[in-house]
Amino acid sequence: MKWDTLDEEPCSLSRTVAVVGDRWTLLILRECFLRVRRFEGFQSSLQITRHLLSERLKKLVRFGILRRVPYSEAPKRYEYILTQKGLDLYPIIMAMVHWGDIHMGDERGRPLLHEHKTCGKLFDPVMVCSECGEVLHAKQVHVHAGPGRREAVG
Amino acid sequence: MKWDTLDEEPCSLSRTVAVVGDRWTLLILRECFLRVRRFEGFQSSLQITRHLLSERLKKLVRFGILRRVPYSEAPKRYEYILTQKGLDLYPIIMAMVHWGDIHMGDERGRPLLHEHKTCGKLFDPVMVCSECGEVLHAKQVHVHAGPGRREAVG
DNA sequence: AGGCTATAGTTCTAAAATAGAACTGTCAAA
DNA sequence: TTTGACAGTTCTATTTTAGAACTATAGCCT
Repeated sequence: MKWDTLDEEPCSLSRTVAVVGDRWTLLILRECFLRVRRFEGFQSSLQITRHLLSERLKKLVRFGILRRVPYSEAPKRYEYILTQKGLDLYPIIMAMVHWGDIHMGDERGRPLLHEHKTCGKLFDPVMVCSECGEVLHAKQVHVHAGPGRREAVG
Repeated sequence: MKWDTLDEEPCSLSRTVAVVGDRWTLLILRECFLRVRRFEGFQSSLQITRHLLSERLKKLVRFGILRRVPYSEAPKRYEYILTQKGLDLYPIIMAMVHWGDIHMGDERGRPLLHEHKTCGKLFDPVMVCSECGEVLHAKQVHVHAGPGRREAVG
């Protein structure tokens, strides 16, 4: 597979996978949403090799998920901040966290609880239809070819 | 990193990543939701090597995402069907598809359109709070340590 | 019977990615 | 002047993946 052009496939899943479809990238993004911003912060909390961390951060910057922002002039130091495009990955991360909570839990209970500041309650994320607001289930969805479809891929 | 025990980390994201956190697995799951069930079906639509496909399918069966069901006795042939645990991955896949639609699109438009059979309309998936029903944004969520938390990981 | 095709894999070697550790460079503080 | 913090880069060994060939079972055709 030509992973280097996966982001140009006529399939939105492939394009997303091209950006966030590996283990380290997803774990790095988790840290971003937990307010980690600096190289040493990612490295020490994830125990990722510095080489791979450097490479993954570059890739996330290249795709516009993170912005590399100077926070010190001498010596030059940078931190990595989520862009809007990066913030928009939140539903993906939360959907993964929720699935793990439900299906991969152990007797200890959940590692993290999430509070919705707006309503003040502990919550779970729920995916609904933008049109009718009902909870979405795979079996209630029918797929049509769209204008960007080019071949027999989704 | 010890990827072989990632599914036991005190972090729901890590546990999910242990199961679906690689490119081929996500693409295989896309095919599952598009009703592909058989080895040759996955292989020809994804152009994945037979070796890796075999390995990934075994892993998905081992984690209870797919069930290997005989559909022919002589010769013995099996197909791979999503379990409920597998069907519950739908929000993850849809969140990724939607992010790709919004942020990785090109001038051709979307590769696929999704129709909600329940209301009959083309829709986008939206993630809302289970308690108040409002749309969720990363900045409105506060994270607390839960009972299953063991160390400084999310 | 002998050969072709379909399906679902397994086995092999070469190429690519990752792990783990050491190294570089800048500057501040002791 | 030495130490430490930070943000990387470079190196080799190990692991994973790609790509192609091979195996096995059985139906169908002649």
